Amino acid sequence: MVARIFSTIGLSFSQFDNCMFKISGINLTFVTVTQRMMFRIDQKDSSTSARAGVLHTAHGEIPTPVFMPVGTAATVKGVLHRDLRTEINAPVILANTYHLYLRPGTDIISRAGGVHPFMSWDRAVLTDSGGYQVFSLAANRKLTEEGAIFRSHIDGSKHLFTPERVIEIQRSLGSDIMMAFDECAPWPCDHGYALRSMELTHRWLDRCVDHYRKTEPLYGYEQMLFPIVQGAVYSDLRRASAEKAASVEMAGNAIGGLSVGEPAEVMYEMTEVVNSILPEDKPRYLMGVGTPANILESIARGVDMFDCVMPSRNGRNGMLFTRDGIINIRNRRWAEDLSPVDAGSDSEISRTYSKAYLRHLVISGEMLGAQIATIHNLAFYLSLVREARKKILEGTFGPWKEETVKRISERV
RNA sequence: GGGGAGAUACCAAAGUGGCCAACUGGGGCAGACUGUAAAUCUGUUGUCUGAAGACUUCGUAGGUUCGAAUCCUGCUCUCCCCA
Repeated sequence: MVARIFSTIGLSFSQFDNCMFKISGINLTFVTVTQRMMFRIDQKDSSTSARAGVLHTAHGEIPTPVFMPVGTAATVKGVLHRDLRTEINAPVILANTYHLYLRPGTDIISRAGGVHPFMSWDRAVLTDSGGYQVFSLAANRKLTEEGAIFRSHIDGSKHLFTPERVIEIQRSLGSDIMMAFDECAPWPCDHGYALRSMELTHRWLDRCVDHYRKTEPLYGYEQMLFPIVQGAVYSDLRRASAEKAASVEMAGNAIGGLSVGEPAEVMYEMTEVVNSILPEDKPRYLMGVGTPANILESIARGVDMFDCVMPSRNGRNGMLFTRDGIINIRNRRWAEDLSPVDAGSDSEISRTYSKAYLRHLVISGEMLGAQIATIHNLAFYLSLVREARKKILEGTFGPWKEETVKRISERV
């Protein structure tokens, strides 16, 4: 309703955005309406379910599909922000609630004015809720209805994460997109466990949304909250969970609990099931995915946002993703290859250093090797999704995807 | 010149009669990694073979023994101390 009034008085999208900052939080109805306006779809692909859109945040526009580099501890390991902006050109990065809460703690980040000024990053930040740590630190936590009791992996101290607490921490961090607190169920996991886990996640979601609505942003700009669909590899649960996520009417939705070991085909199938239910006019974020091929296949199934440690972590470990396939730069065959890491890259760093040099650095354990490999991989990922966006806009995404997936998946 | 110690696989280094094709570390080669407890972890590293197995190895030449990297003798070389 409010949106209609604005459009009749001729406000453009960007003016609307500016308006929002001044008066955000005054009226809950208003916030709900603005959330709807945060995502704009420019083009839907005809042969697949792919979409090209733009997600508006307080820290800039995010053209989608997008890949978000993972910067768990408020740093994309080994990469200067300058290179994130130029070489990689990432409009948004991830940070992690659990990790930042433990160290350096929310006090200092609040005093800095949130995670953006704290880390000197003026583009968007999405914070994961710690739900993944419920999964990855399973040996160090205990789940209850109330929340998750963690033992810190740093000093062993005990901490209780509840949905309310996780929202509060993310308010302190000031991320543009906050994630609901969930349990990421392991794989394999039986239907009974998956059901109970999903129901717990849903109850936690209600508490997250409730607390989200009851609290205000601390730094004068709007923060979104994305619910997370769970349900393991069971279609009935996935459907129920997607319906639950859609019902809370947040600005975007996430699909969690995939790429935890199940076959890629199962992941695609679950993504399709979920996306057939999640609202079309909001961004869909497939958490933790994945390989370049996973990403293109999921874009084809209607996913808009991705994150994964693969380009960064695997890069540090010598795996390079290129338009001609995947290479292990440590392998002997690159020892005398003086050609650039990627001659056709958008990134100057990928065009500059040779494979032989990068191999030498990585094998020698030189930190510059990890840096170059990470920057190269992230530049490749970002350039891949930018190209996907372009193909969607041009209407040639389907065939391009088929051909590209084959090429980039190959082991060279 | 005198005295002493030593020589083991690519490097370093353990092993001092059979459980040794030889511990361990490094290096080499390969693999893993999907909302980061990861600049981490795993495998492999004499030759042939898919494997079972076979063959050749512990400075070198002999010897003792059913059996030697391990014991004995000669030789070659290296290091340390004293003059």
